[in-house]
Amino acid sequence: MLPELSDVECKSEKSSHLLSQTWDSYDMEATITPYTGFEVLKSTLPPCQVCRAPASGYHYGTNTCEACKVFFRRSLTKHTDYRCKNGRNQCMSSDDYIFNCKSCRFKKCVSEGMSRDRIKIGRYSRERRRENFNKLSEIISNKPSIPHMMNFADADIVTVYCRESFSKFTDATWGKEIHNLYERLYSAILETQGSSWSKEDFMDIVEVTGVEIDGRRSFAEISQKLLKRNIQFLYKFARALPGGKELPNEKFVVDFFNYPEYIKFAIAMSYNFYWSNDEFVFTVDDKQFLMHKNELEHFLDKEVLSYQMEISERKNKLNLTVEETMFVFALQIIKPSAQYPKMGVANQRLNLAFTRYLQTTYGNDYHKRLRDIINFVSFFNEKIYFLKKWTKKNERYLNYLTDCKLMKLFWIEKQPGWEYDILDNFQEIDEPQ
Amino acid sequence: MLPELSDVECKSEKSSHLLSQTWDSYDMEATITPYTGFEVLKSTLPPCQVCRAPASGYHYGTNTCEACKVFFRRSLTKHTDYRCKNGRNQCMSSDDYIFNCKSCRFKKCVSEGMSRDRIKIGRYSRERRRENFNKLSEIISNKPSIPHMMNFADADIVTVYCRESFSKFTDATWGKEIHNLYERLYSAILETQGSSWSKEDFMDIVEVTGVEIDGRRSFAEISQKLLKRNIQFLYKFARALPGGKELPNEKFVVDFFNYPEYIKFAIAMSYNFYWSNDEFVFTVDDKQFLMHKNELEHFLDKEVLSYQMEISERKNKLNLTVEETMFVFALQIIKPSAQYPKMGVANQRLNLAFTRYLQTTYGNDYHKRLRDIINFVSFFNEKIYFLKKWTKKNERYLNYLTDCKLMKLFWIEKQPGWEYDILDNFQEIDEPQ
DNA sequence: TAAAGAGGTCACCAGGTCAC
DNA sequence: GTGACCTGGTGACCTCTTTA
Ligand SMILES: [Zn+2]
Ligand SMILES: [Zn+2]
Ligand SMILES: [Zn+2]
Ligand SMILES: [Zn+2]
Repeated sequence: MLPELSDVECKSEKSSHLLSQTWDSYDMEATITPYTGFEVLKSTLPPCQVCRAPASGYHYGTNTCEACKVFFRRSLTKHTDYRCKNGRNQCMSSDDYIFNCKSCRFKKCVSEGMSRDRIKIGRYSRERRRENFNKLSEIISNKPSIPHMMNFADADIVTVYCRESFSKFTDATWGKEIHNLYERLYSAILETQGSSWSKEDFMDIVEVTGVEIDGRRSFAEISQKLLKRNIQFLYKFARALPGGKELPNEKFVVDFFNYPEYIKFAIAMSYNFYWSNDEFVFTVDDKQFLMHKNELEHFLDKEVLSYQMEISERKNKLNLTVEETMFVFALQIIKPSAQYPKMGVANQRLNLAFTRYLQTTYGNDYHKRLRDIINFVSFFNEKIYFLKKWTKKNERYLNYLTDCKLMKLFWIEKQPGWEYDILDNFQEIDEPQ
Repeated sequence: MLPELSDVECKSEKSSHLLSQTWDSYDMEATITPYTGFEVLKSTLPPCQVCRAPASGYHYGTNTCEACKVFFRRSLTKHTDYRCKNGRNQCMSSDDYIFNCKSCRFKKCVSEGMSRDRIKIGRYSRERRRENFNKLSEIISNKPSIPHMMNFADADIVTVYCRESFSKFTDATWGKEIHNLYERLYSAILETQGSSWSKEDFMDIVEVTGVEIDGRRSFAEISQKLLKRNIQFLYKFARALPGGKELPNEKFVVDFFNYPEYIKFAIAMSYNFYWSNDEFVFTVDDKQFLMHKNELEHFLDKEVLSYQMEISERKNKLNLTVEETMFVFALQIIKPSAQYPKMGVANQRLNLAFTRYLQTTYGNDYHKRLRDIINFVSFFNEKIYFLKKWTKKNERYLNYLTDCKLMKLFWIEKQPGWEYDILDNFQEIDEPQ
């Protein structure tokens, strides 16, 4: 079990954001003009520790903007009965530091150390001026400060821990997990070869004669067995994530299946597959399997194949690392929650770990990589969405191919009440074999 | 292996702009020559008799700070119509901030004997000097704080204070703390010499014959006794840190053990150990002990030894100072907390103190050093993580080596509910011997 | 003649005001 | 309710004067 960051705030200062928003508007030369009230721009101050706006000074023991200063004062003298808007108590941790939740803004003020007895007025001492200057130059030059670095150390451990845990999934030998996997896959594919029956033909023939004219059902069966085993592994990984034990069992299961896109994502990213001359090539463990486009087209149809091809092309172009896949998946599972504040902390740690991973891997260009990943994820989700629509449209066909209720839930758009279906059928995942 | 933080971190285009406009306008260097008044640290002065801030001198017949001095003057020349804010005339007695009630501040000034006719100008006479000295030593003997640092910057006070407190750990003579320590260590090592039984052999033999064939259990016992005593010292240090008394007891204990990595870190960094020709050399107090690689390999195994060697090599290469170890440890214990805002303030102070320490020790290049330190911390944590996995795997062996539950908690990955175990077993740490 | 404080200076902030 | 802008203190640093 990873040590917990209980009740701790990980603040990752988004310096790029900072630079663009905070300092552009400032006119350095203007600072030298003699003081006449409010014109003096305190450009030698670090930004508002509460909202990241340019600070107007040191108020109640913290560098804050005029707005946060007066907000804090009014909070002290009048309103203390704030309640968080969305109940998560995390409204301030977003990138933009814009508050629409008074409760969280006030909490942030307090946690930054604002308080009546920390008031400091009068001229700055040399010491304080130097502190400000140091802080500022750390931010401006993007040099790592100590709090950053301490968080980095934690982030590294999170990465090591998750990577180790995730490797049980990525390094699994599926042939050992599933009896006769290769043989069954191979023979199922063999049985599909040369078949040119469409979905409709297939269903009609089964309906009328009771005979399955090719191997598509065997193929669906064995591949779904594999898929299910994969989900089992991912579920275990998810549970072992920091924060993964905060939720009660049932809630966690429901959350886990709430976004099956990401399960599909993690699985899809962990297998090798590509198209080569109208031949779909995929690898399980170290075995390669081939399926021809023609058969797949009859097996499924052109629409699905085009999704498949696009995904496969973009996937191979982007070439996600194991860690990237892992973090994208983990961040989808471990999300801030109103009821379970530790989930929020865990989410921040994972976030930071991911950022740190990207930073160390891609250097200062990591934003670009992150953008590419995000684009790809949303592209992938879009395709999965269409795939779901397609499956829904072909629900009858799906029923011919599998009896497993969980798989149907997994592949078809969720209907109201799906949570109960999942829970009813979950033991298949929870208790393997 | 983890990727390490690279040196390429400065990227902002704005930096030149801002950085070039250092606060030269305030001219640090220039002030020092013509004027001696403020640079001289008045370390022989008792604190301000009105507000307890560092005094700047003897003003109007009393040792006061600059602020109280000028407040008194202005009160004389202008405002005498102060009225106590809450009518109780006791506002200065509490820790309330002094701006709250001018009336009480002025009354305090008067009651401390401030007056125009008590003005003393010019060089100190011998009596006045002695007077100050006596007052000071009285304060020192009453309070364990460091009043002679009163006029230093807060960062320095924090550093000196922590250093003094930490030295109780680093300068401890363990031979005095633990009865017959050296003898027991020495004889335990002697008993392991020449033994080539593996972990499994050892367990089997104990199991079957009840005989412990070598000294490994004695060695484990005495070294864990030492370890526990070290933890006791570190716990006391942690409690004495600024902010260390903010948390309720139980929460603090749990937080303290939440990151046993950092406890191990602090301890490991405070001992001398290295490898020399397949000989593991470690020092306790001023005594050297040797263990041969072969025996250690049987005692533990190759995996653990390789961690040990890597750690020892990098540790000795980096050569952390006592202060660095101390701050890394302290910053892990004293962390910002939304629930306890004073922890956040304490964390800021420690940060500042650490920054300041690095700056004065390594100059403007201190970021490089900081980066090295954090990379090492990450590396160390990673190894500890693997060590924990190893211990978990060899839990049965550990059970043969120690009965102490706390030690087991300390060495094995934490399981859910560990907090209760820690609390149940903590009195061993809290009440030594 | 160097050390030390009184008084001056002006950067600095809490709280108030007012237009939105 | 918010936040830009004043007003009336405040206090760090300086200059000038006094004194051991
Ligand atoms: Zn703000
Ligand atoms: Zn909120
Ligand atoms: Zn004072
Ligand atoms: Zn009063």
